[in-house]
Amino acid sequence: MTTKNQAESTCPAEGLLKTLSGKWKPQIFRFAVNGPIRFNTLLREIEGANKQSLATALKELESEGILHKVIISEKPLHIEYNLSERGQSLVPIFQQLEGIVK
Amino acid sequence: MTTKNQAESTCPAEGLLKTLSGKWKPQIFRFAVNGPIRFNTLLREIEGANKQSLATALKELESEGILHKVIISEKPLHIEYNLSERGQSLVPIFQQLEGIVK
DNA sequence: ACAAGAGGTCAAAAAAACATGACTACCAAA
DNA sequence: TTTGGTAGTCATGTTTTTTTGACCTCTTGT
Repeated sequence: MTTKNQAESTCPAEGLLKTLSGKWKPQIFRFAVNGPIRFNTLLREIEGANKQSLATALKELESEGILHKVIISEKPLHIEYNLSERGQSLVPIFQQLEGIVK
Repeated sequence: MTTKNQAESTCPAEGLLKTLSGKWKPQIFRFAVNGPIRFNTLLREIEGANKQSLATALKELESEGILHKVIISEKPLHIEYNLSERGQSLVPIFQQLEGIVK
């Protein structure tokens, strides 16, 4: 699939909204706001999530420039995902969303 | 299914994000920001959208308190959907989202 | 009387998203 | 050498969302 589906909607918020939607992405984002996150940590902490879904969500958030994947070459060599600058710019928006009551 | 699926995610932005996600909701919202909207107008203006999808989206936006359905008892009797107060409170958030560049 | 517009509903099919279980590779400790 | 942790992939299946096309009601125009 070459992602030629959206038919020019001219709705600028749409892409970002799509990037943030999905069953696990809001939670992943939330974790990422509090510092670097790791795959197996998310898998442990986010109840109900599975490897495949997390892997897909992380890849999408990465490809949309919300998260950066960093290989940490320390002792037990692992991978970290950090909020990018673009990701940071979403933080206040998330906070506002949280402020809107039902 | 009795909708016992979300497993208490404790992510406050999640519900609202879900309310606004879906293939047509962002566009419907955008139209609604510029004044009352009508079913067949949306059907004509939003390219690619079909009755069923719009009906479903409108119903969801209404049940989430974003839009209000109003029956206008004028000359050719019709129905209008307006942004509710809750809907209005999302406008600045949308504007911010639009301000975040790729 | 008949067509056409407004505002839908319904059942079914197709597409997209999500879940499951098996499997992989790398590295370190026992 | 087997176990355990990290970070995934792959094929397959299930579930949810979206689309399709037929149908419906009410009102106005011809």
